Amino acid sequence: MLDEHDIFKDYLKQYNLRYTPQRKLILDVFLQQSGHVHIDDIHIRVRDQDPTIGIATLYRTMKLLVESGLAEMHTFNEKTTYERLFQVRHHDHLICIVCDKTVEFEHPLIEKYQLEACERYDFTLKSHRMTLFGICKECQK
Amino acid sequence: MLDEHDIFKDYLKQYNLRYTPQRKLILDVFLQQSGHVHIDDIHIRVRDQDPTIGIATLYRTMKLLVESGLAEMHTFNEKTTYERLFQVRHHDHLICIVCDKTVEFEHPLIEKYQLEACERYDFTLKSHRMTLFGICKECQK
DNA sequence: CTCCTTTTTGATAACGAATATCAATATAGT
DNA sequence: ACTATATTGATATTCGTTATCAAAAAGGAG
Repeated sequence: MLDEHDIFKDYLKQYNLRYTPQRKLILDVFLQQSGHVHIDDIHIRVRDQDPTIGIATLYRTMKLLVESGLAEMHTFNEKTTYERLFQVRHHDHLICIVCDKTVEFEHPLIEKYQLEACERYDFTLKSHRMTLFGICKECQK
Repeated sequence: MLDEHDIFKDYLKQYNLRYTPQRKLILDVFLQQSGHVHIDDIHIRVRDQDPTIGIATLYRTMKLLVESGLAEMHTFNEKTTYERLFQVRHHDHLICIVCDKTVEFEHPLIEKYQLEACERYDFTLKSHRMTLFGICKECQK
């Protein structure tokens, strides 16, 4: 059974890239996080384990993770975040505009109507991004 | 009947701000555009009519247009664009990942299910952003 | 292991979009 | 016309991200 490290290794091999300790560490740290992770958070945790790792390597590796299909990049609120993405069903996001809390949800019918809209305009759907902005229960008080 | 200039004037007056020639010009240019406009495009057209206008004023004014509800800011592909937004129904976007062509569409049922999802998680929906990425008819050839 | 080639690394410079600063200018109200 | 306040344009600054580059590391071949 393939795990994320195997997928990453395969991707790297495919492009004659190397599975280095730095790349392994960054992937490890990334996988320990959940939800949407800002690169600064990853940076802090990576440096806890290896203070010599440079910020450039982190950016380069995150890019590789995106290209290999393990992570997805988002730019919701001017801050780039990365999200784990492996065998995960399509899902959308609900974001609180007050506290930035993020909830993931999915709605099969929405998917269906997205396809419908694409067909109407002769587009081949490749991916989608739906984000709902609102105020969560706690912040409404 | 209120037009955009009146709305802008009202907004400015409300905050003790002034309806200056620069602001009027930028709004004029913005309104002549259609769809999603990059700030550089607006800059070029504004400078055609008044080469003395500074970039800072342009950014400041675009921010005011957003705050006054006349424009909406998007950050689709790392490039910030502004979209005219006046008495416009909710709509979503369909973007070609090859040529960047953008199509607007709306789908009432999608809206309905968005609300549904919000209720499920005790969120009060404030706005949404749905973007479908695909390949348009021309680019499929 | 040793040699050689290619990739990777970390430090740092560079970039670019957006914002802050500030003195000079324009505006609105008296 | 006068005064107080807002606005402007030029420019410096910020900050996230990317490019550069010499040194280090990794993978093969012998």
